[in-house]
Amino acid sequence: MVRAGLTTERLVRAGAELADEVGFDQVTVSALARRFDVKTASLYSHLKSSQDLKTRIALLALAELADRAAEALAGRAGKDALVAFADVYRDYALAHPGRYTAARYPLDPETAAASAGVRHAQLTRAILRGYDLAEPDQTHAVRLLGSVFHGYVSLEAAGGFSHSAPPLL
Amino acid sequence: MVRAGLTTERLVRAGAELADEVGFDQVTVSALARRFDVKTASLYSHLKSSQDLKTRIALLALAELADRAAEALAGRAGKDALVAFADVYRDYALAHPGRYTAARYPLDPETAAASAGVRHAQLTRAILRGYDLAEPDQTHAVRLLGSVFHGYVSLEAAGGFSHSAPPLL
DNA sequence: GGGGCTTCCTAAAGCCATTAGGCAAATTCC
DNA sequence: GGAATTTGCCTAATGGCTTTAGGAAGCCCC
Repeated sequence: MVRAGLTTERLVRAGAELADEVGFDQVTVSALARRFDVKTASLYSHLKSSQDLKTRIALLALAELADRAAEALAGRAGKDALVAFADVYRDYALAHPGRYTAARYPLDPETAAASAGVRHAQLTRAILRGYDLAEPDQTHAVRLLGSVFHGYVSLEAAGGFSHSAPPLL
Repeated sequence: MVRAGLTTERLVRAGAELADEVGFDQVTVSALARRFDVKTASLYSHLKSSQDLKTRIALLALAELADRAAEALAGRAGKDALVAFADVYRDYALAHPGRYTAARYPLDPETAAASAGVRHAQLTRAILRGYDLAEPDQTHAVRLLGSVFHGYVSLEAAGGFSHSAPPLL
């Protein structure tokens, strides 16, 4: 019997691809096992649970997103930075809908604190530095930006603004 | 054997309550049946499927939200209307997290077109009327508002801005 | 080439969704 | 008031996903 060569790493990566293909909520341990031509139970040596899988995909997506955002922000400031930042989110959400959805998967506090989500907040603050906002306005601005970006991107993703889903529109 | 007196109406209402209690994605035909002390299969005379149930809960939530928004908007204009509108969403999301999540459940185009989602769009446009925006700016504004409200509300709901989940923050 | 660790498998139990078909209660009609 | 009919809920059964436990075969190193 030939071994499939499973690792947590490969499973998570494949899970992310699967999410982009069939949607994050369709990502299942069974489906992933099928993709590797392996029995479902075999994945449990590499993953604690279905939730564990989803969490790991979420962390992967957050990290990828933070990487891209950081790169896009390099050398930019002010409005330029803001636009570049927005474009990164938008492009990522369109190119990787499953991963983007995964990035919003609820994490427990400790996991979130150790995730790339923290970098996102830092990046957002970095952009706002150019706008000379004092606290608590800065915090408000960070949240507002998060709201706008996520809101816009998710509305766009959920039907291309075609009235398919959005309650607010 | 005493009958439980199930109707689609009652099931959907109970489903909405269940959603608020345990989360929309935990709403299941089985759980609902348990709540009525009835066998799971019995619900299938009143519901086409699990998806059907979720869709109906979504429609209920959309209608409730639209009702509240319409009421809040009566007699208000401009910034006043805007704030009232935002408060309705915010309050609803906090008081009925499951329903609010349900309101964002993806609907197929025909269902969406026949839903209260349309009223939401109309209400938003009504608010903007006070701002004297011409098309296409008005459409952009409608979308932006939707983005901001939803983004803010979902971020707040997903952890009370406590860094628990939001990737954008 | 034989331990020993690792990887994958078989087996099994539990929960959810869904369909088909049956019996009993409610309703309707004479 | 009782017979006929409709309707409501049940039993039974299938199939999928998750998860645990324990077994066997592959791989590495001495």
